[in-house]
Parts: sequence; C-alpha cells; structure tokens
Amino acid sequence: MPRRKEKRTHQDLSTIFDMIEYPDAFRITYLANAVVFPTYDTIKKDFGLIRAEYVLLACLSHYDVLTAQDVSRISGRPRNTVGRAVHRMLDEGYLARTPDAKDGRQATLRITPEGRALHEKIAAYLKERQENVLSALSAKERHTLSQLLKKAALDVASKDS
Amino acid sequence: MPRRKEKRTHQDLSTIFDMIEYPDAFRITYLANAVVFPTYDTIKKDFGLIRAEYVLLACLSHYDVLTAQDVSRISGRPRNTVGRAVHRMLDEGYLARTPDAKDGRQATLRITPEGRALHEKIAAYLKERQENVLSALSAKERHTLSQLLKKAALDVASKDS
DNA sequence: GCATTATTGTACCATTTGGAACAACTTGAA
DNA sequence: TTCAAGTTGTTCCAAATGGTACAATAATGC
Repeated sequence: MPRRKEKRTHQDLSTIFDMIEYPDAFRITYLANAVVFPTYDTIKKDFGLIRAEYVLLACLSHYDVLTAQDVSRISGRPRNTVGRAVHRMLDEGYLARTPDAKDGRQATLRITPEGRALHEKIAAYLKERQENVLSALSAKERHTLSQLLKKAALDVASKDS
Repeated sequence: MPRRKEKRTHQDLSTIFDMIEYPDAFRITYLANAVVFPTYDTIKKDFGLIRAEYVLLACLSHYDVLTAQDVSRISGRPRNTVGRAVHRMLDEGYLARTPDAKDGRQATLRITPEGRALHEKIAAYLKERQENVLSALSAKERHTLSQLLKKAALDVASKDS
C-alpha cells in the first residue's frame, strides 16, 4: 500500500487500478465518471439540457413515436423525472405531444426538427469526446473493445428484462 | 427507425446499441448505469453508506494515510462532498482523524478496523456483481476487455493530470 | 518582518433526483 | 354493467449533490 509522502493527485488512481478488488467494474466506472458525467455537465452548460432532458431527446431521436412511459422503460429512469423533462422540452419546442385518441391516459411524443437539430449537435460533441477517450487504442483494439462491450451490455440488458 | 407497435421495454435498447452515434461511449455508459448505480443504491440500502461515503472508504482502504483534500483529488469529487462524508464516517467509527502537527489546516485520515471490515464486505459484493455483469464473456475475452479498459482508463487519467 | 496569495476544511444555498401518493383513465372479471 | 385492479402522468417531499463564499492557516514575495 502506498504510504504518504507528498500530495496525492488524480494520477494516483493508477495504483488503485491494479489493487482494487473488482478491477473491471472499477475501470468501467472510472471511464464513465471521468468521461460521461463531465460530458453531461458540458451539455448542461453549453446546450442548456439537464441529463434527463438529453436522455429524452436521445430516445426520441432513435424512435419514431414514444409515450413518456416508454421513455421511462427504455431509459430506466423514473416516470416523474421523464415527465419533468417532457414539459421542459415542450416549452423549448424540442418535442411535440399529441394526446392519444384511444387511451386518454397517455400522450404520444415526437421530436421536432429543432429537437433533432439539437440532438445532432450534441451527438457530434459526444462522438468527439468518445474519440478522445479511446484515442489510446488502435483501430483493431477499438473494434475488439466495441464488440466485447456490446456482448456484455446486451447480456446485461437481457437479464433485467 | 423502429415504429411504434406495442409497449417499449428496456430490451428495446438493443436497437439503440447499433444506431447510436457514439456506440462505445454509449455502451460504457450503459454498463455503468445498469450496473454501477444500482449497486450504489444497494450499498446505501444494505450498508447504510451513500456514494460519497463509500468512495471515501475505498480510497482509505487502498492508501495508508490521506487528507480530505487528497481524497478529493484522487476521487475527483468536490471537497465539500468529501468533508461531509468524513464527518459521517467519523461518527460511525469507520475512520480516525488526526490533526496534522505541521499544518494546522489539514488533518490526516486513516481507516479503522471497523471501516476495513465494512469495505471488505462491500468489495465482496461488488466483485460478485462484476462477475455477474461479465459472465457472458469467456475467460480470454474477460482478460482482453480488462486490458483494453485499463489502457483506455490510464490514458484518460494521464490526460486530466 | 510584513503583506499578499494560496490552501484546507467548512457552511450555505440552489439544483437535481427519485420514492410515494394521487387523480384520471383503462382493463378485466364477475 | 359494475366494480376491482392496473396504468399513465403528475405533484409533493426528502435526500444528495456541487458551486460559491468564508475563516483559519500556510507559503510566497517584497
């Protein structure tokens, strides 16, 4: 175990990478914390969307029509969080809501052109960020990592129904 | 793009896995969201620690002596969050604080045997969870993934100094 | 030595978050 | 048909989070 000599920095993490009892989970978490959440901060600052709002936008940009409940189920976030995001995005004009004629409880949501344009800007930013994060890997390594992550993620997705 | 026919579920994510503009970042985020954060919820429920408190415990279980500021730098969390966790963990007896004789501003923190015992229990739980998440991969795939994640994570860690 | 600047830990506050309960509506069974 | 149970969207509330500012102490420059 490292003994204290001088100021600890973020770099000291490298020793934990090997000492930790659950190295893979830790590395995944580390990448997510170091990359994804600062990214959400940037999205909030530069694009004015909080996380729940961007999740909603991303869902609607990949599905044609969804209800708020669908978004909740797909994204795994609670209904009230999604509901708040829906109202905010309606006010901003990034999505449109149509009451369902057949079911008076629910309303169908669609993304507007403005919403799609916003999502494209944010997606481009996220992609750039992804490239930066994985720039240490070769093309072949990138491909391998991508496949392994997909395999693991799909397995997880299949487990919690 | 999928058109609406019936209820969307969490499983619909599998289509997004390929459609998304930043597939690797998305998969990493997905694994972190599906695995790590529910895990934090479990840690809170079963062990009574919030995330900041567990981060503190994990840091102190891998370094001999740290100040609150060290923990903040290593973990990347703000000082006030760490400070709150320190007081809570002191009250619970999971760590000990000694005022620094040389620097009146700071105090050195150490984990207590109780804290170490708690961390071992939580670490065992996290390890089990990790195994469950990666169970779809073969031993060889696990090893490859582990190496690639380490390479990417260390590169990221080296970038933000 | 003295004044300015930097650092540590803390307090305050606004924001985000999600659990629980609720009303409106639909579905299913008797 | 009618009533119980389930679903959708919303409101309310408590908890966690992190930015900002602050007091105390240390380090630096003159």
